[in-house]
Amino acid sequence: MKVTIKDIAKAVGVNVSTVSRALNGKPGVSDELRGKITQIADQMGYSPDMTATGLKKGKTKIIGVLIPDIANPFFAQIVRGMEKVFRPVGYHLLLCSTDEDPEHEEENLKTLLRQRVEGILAAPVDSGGNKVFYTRVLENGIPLVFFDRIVPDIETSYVITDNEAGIRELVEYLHKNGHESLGVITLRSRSFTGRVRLNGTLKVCKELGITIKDGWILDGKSGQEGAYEAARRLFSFEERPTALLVQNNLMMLGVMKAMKDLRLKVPDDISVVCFDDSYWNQIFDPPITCVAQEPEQMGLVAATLLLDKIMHNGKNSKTILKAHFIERESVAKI
Amino acid sequence: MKVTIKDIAKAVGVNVSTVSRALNGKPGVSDELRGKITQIADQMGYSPDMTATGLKKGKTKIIGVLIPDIANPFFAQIVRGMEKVFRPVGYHLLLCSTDEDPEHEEENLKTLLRQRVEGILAAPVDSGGNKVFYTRVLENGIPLVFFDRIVPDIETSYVITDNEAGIRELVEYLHKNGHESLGVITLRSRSFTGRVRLNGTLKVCKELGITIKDGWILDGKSGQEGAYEAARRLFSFEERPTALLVQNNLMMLGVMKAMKDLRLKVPDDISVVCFDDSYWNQIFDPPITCVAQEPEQMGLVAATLLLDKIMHNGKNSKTILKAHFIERESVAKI
DNA sequence: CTGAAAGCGCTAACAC
DNA sequence: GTGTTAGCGCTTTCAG
Repeated sequence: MKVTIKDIAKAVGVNVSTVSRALNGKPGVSDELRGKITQIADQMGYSPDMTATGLKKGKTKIIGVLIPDIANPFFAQIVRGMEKVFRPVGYHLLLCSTDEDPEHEEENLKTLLRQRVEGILAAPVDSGGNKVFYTRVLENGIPLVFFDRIVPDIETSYVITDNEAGIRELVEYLHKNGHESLGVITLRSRSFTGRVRLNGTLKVCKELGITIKDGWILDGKSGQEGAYEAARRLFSFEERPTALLVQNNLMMLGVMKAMKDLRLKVPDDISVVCFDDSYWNQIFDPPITCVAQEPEQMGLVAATLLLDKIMHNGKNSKTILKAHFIERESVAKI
Repeated sequence: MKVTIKDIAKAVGVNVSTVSRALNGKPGVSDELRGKITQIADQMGYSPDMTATGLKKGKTKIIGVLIPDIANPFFAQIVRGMEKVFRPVGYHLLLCSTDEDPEHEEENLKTLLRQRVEGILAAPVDSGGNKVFYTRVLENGIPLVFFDRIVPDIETSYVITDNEAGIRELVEYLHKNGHESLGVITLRSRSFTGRVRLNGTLKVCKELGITIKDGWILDGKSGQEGAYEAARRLFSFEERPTALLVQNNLMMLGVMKAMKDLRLKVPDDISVVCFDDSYWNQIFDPPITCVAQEPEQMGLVAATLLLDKIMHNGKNSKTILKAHFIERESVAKI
């Protein structure tokens, strides 16, 4: 059924090694023979077996990508960026979703190793949790690049956004507009980005004298539903902050939904800012002021870093992307 | 560096075949020996080489997925559905974006064959264009399942949405609300879904006596930017329809943007309905009436169909998913 | 310029 | 129960 170089060799009447050389553009085959071989290979519908080539050369041409959830546009866009750098060089992406579950993460990491991927791009689930496995990846000599999040103490390349600076812009902007109290819808507390963004918020608020009451920090669980619940809870309090900081794109959807259901208006009833831009932020009514990461760019950079490691054994490199502040109309001047 | 069963065999003092049997849970190894072997394998950090196993058994445990654009939430959600069925059975997804470009599609298809994927899930770029290559896939005995779109004349399993019925619900709903003129923002004209949805629209409108002037059918090019341009053009006409049918989720964003820029209000200035639901439709102001596909479900079904083919050599099966009508507030009663 | 042969890591008869 | 051996499809010395 499947045609191999052996079949071609037989058909042409030469040795397999000659076929291999001819098909791979290696020197040492007469042009005439090469032509004949490629032609026959073509008409026999030959398709080289990468698993065999991979086994022989130790190169699979495949890259493992570990992300929390491909359905999150933020990560989907990152992946697209990665594809843009890897496709042109003949690499393909093996996709694994962790669902923010350390067990899935571990399992996926293992399979990626077994699949002998040439490199791994990962947005780790928790900081620290699977340190052992990432270490193992590195020990196995598999180039590893983190994106969006990192695992402390794992010495490898990464590209993350400057979360602190982004948060600072947001909070300072609120402060400039006269806000002195703030509510926060947070990411999963154990997540790297979650901690960084929350700590950043707390720090800047303290600096500027902005009040965050205890009850005003609500766990949005990184997703739409969680944020919906959190927002409803916040809005049920008698005493409310004048502004709300939503810590990612997906949660913004939940917050908007909650406000819609409660017939609250932005920014009249409360001002809202968001970390992350997304398809929808600019089309909401009113459009949401936010700091935008550039997911595609992040994917591009991460992929480039990894490729550099694979091809030229590149040194570790830490990239911090800036988050861009985008002023829109969701904040009231007080 | 890398530890193989050979190394383990040497370490334990047995033959490689024994190690293989022990590690794979095959019968014919004493419990004692098996325990010792697994233990040593573990502490040596052994990780089986799937490329070798794959070569030997002709099973790579990887599935090729061909989609237009992973950054489109619709497709991203489909992929997530696919993962849900394949991860539990130990398969992984190799992701390829076609960017709606037949050349990319062809190239990707070729690499997938070379990678010896065990099956392919594809949303083909154009109907008919790469018929030859999909035929080749089938000839190579690779199970193939189409989703979202099909290539006519290729005899294989597929799962698509009942586009016609969805369109019909939308148009009939408009008609019931008194609308007698309609504008359409269309998908790329060459696309399968594009043609089906447009023809469906035309047909139902004819039946119901709804007017669609020539200029009112505008090419939104399947994306946000194209739809933005198209919508602006439509709104620049002196004579405008009372309702607008937007043929997919992404284009809805462009249309909303255009209306925002022109300060037009839905449904006062024009009524809007959309094919596809998405994160944003229900949060727009007003929320958009639409027919919703269920992308994750589609991915689930497609994956299940493929898995059935792979595991039990399942017969071809054609699934048509219903699009669910969701009434919201974007249509005025006239 | 071309052929012969070894071997990548693993599995599966087939022996003993 | 365990060892021997022959490949899976390909690349790559080493000979000629």
